[in-house]
This record gives sequence, C-alpha cells and structure tokens, in this order.
Amino acid sequence: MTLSKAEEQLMQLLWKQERAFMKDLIDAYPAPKPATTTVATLLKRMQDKKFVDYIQLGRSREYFPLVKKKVYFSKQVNSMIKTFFNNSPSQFASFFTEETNLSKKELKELKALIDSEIKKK
Amino acid sequence: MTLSKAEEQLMQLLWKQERAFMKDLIDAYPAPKPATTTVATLLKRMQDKKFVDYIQLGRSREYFPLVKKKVYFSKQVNSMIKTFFNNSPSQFASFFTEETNLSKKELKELKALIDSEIKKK
DNA sequence: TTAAACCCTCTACGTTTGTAGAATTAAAAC
DNA sequence: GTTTTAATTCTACAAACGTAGAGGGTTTAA
Repeated sequence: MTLSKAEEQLMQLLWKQERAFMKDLIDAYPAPKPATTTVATLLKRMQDKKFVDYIQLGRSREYFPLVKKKVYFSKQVNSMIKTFFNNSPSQFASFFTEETNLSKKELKELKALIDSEIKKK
Repeated sequence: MTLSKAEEQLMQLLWKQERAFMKDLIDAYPAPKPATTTVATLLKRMQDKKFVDYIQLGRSREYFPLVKKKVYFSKQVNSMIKTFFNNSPSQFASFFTEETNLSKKELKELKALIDSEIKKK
C-alpha cells in the first residue's frame, strides 16, 4: 500500500507537525489551499491505508502518523534501488555521487561521515 | 508528466532492450504476462506522454525510449530529495549512508569515489 | 443569541490508471 | 491456401485519485 501524490504531500505536513488538528494541516498548506473537505477525504483514505490515526479530543481529532518518515522514505529508496540499479546500493551510491551536484564542502562532509560509518563496522 | 506504475515497469523493460517490438516486451514480462492489448494501451499512453516513440518496420513498430533512464531517475531522486530533505542533497546523502546497509568494502569504494569527485572540483 | 469558525460524513464527479475483449489486418508457417 | 501468430485500434469498465459541495453538528466570539 502506498500513498498517492496528494496523500504524500499531506503526510509530509503531518510528519512535520508530529500531531495536528485538521486546521493546523490546512494552515500549513501553501496557497492555493485545498478545501477542508478535500483534506478530510485524504485523511480518511490515509486512515484506511493505515498511515495515520487520530485521537478524539473533544469533538476534534488530533491526527498523527502511524508510519515514520524514515521508514517510509527508506522503502521508497529501496524500491528505487531495486528498480533502477538492479538492487545494488553501491551502484546507486556512485551514480548519486556523480549526478548530484554536491559542493566540495558537502562532499567532504559526506566523506567524513562515511569514515565514521566505516569505523562502526 | 510522469509515468504510472505499470508504465514505469514497461519502461524498464524497454530501457533494458533499448529498442524492441511489442512481442519482445511481452516476452520480457514475468508471469503472469499481461494481455497484448494491455501492453499496446500502455505503449500508446507512453507515447502521448512523450516517453517513447517508434519506427515503423514493415507492419510492426520498433519502440524505443525518448527519455534516458539516467535522466528519468535523476528527476525521481531530485523530487525525493526535495520532498523529504528539504531540498538538501547532502542531508539526503548522509541519511542514505547511515540507513542503507552498505558493507565496509562498499563504503570504502564510495569513499574513493567521493575523493575523485572532490579532485574534479 | 446570533454570526462566524470549525469539523465531520456523505455524496459526487471528472480524470487517470490497470486491464483486457472484439474486431481487423497482415505475415508467417505449415 | 488455410491456420497461426503478431500487432493495432477501438471500446469499455472497474478502481484509484483529486477535488469539493451539501448538510449538519458544535463552539466561540460579538
């Protein structure tokens, strides 16, 4: 089960807020904001898909993610790696390094980071 | 304009073959293979979206990609970076390095690769 | 207490997607 | 030459998606 584009956008807003009432989510939308009913529909569909849940507070619902952004993102990347790079993360990594425009500074940071990863192993 | 899931799968087959007749594409599908009409429909839609074109050979068409895999992939990654990492490739990179299970060896290769990228700058 | 703000469910409608049957045509194999 | 194979177009239909009006409650601020 995956999120559609519109659902994903909403999910992003929810991840950012951690927990939110519908109003907060709508506030967070850039203009042109969708109708409240649109957001309500999306939230309900996302519930059905088990991506969000809520607790009833008074007559309002405080929504929260059921899936961590990291986990969701990981799945996305892994599926891309599988699709595009024959399931080889290192192939993906090298492609990424070459194709993305990282500055020299960023590259150095990345290198340092990799170093610390290597040490962990 | 983007490809749908089913279209993307077909596109992968076409990228692999570089140029192909419909039959070749269908052959390349894992079971259960879709009906030929299904593939034909997808191909036509992909044409409309300007992702493939063909040349008429006899009464058959040899299809080929209009968009390079690399380019398409790049766009995917960039949109993910934008969505998940606030448009920061380096944030993405560090996340990736930490979360993906690269072996020590792969990490070292990646590091070497980054080094050569640094030198280029 | 009345208007404005807020939230929810139900319903709906146009578009896109996944999938494929029917009909037709042409070529290839027998 | 007739059956088989491959392709193509047309048509279709169910599911998923994007979007939102209508209707019907509360609540809060005037």
